[in-house]
Amino acid sequence: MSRKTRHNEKVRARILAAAGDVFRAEGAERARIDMIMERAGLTRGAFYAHFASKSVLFAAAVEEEDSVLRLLRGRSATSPDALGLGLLYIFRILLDPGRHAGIASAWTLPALMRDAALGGAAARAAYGRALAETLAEMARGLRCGPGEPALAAALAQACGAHAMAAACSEEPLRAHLLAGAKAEVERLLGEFIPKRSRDADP
Amino acid sequence: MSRKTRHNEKVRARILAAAGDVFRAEGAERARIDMIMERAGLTRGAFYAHFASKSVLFAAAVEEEDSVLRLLRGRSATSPDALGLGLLYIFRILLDPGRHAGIASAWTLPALMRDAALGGAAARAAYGRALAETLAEMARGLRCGPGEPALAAALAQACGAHAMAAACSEEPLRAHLLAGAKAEVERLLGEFIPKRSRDADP
DNA sequence: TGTACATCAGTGAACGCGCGTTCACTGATGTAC
DNA sequence: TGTACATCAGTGAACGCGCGTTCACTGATGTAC
Repeated sequence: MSRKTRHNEKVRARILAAAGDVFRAEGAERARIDMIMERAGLTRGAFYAHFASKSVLFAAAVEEEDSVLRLLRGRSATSPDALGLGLLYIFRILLDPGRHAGIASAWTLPALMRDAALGGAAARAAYGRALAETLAEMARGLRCGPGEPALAAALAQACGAHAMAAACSEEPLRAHLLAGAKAEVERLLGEFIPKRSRDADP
Repeated sequence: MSRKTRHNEKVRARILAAAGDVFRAEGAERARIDMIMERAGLTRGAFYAHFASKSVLFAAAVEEEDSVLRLLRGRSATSPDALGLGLLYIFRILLDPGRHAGIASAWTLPALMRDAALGGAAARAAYGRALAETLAEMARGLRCGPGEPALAAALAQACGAHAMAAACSEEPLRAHLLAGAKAEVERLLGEFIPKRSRDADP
């Protein structure tokens, strides 16, 4: 029995991971259950043994830890001194024009903010928790309170520029947005990083 | 003949205005042609005499001047001295928590960035032009170049915070995002406003 | 001015497709004895 | 160990609904004579 349970948990996690990828890449409406299940290595019919409906899956996928949050958490493994620097480094990656497309299908906060807003109350609640979780992780790295206004501003700046850049076809505008956001994030978060180490790359 | 032409132009504009409202409120996928045509005072069938398809309508709606851009343009009527102040005032309105819901269905840039990103090349091109238009209008108000990084940063900050706030159900988080963005926008744009007038409300 | 005809914006029923959801069935795994 | 049965994850065909799109028709407006 517990072996079956473990198996089910694994399959559920696989569906959830696939759902995150497809939702971020296609949007909640265009993402098809077929696509998600195919990516999870299963067929359509098996879906409803694991989730009650597509909208329930969406809310779960919004709250699921994405690779950006995992990156932020992984940073805690580095030395305490380099914590803040690691954070800046991660944001530099997130706002790198060359990596924009890759990040777009991996970062939940900018990719799914609109779908969460249009989804049900459960989706918005899940988004709120995911957002709070990211702010808390940033605060941990910078040794400040999670309610620090600069954290929210830096995150909104990064997510806003990232999402707007995805909506522009013109390259100069895209790069302009990302460069502006990078400078702003560095300024906002830089205040929390000891001066002696600020100018070095980790 | 030209009377018919004029009539058609008016109807087309009515459909376009309705489309903007419905797209911003419901998102591109959930917005139904029926809803848009009903709001325009017509029935489904008449749509295809004015637009080739729903996606063509979407691209047109993205580029259509929304009430926020109209607000920015209207500001040009005030005295040159108060231009920058008027701009700050408009951003204060856009980021006012109490007006958040109303702004959400009136401001194209944050509402449709995701749908533009997922739409076709025409939609992204339209979004890019709409964005450039807004940056140009801000530059006109602040008497600086449209490529000034602070403009893009302020706009990304405002749109990002606005869109993220719409995705959260928890009130404190929502207000926190908007307040942080307001402070950032004031700091970013404030540099372009003569000191003597900075602390007064227009 | 009046009559016959042409044009064309708008209507609303119907089409067709796609996708979320259901369900009867399969076959592999686990359990009882 | 072997045999019979139970369980249940997964399959894939089918259902049903909703919506984008089409089209034959209507009726109001405009034009010709």
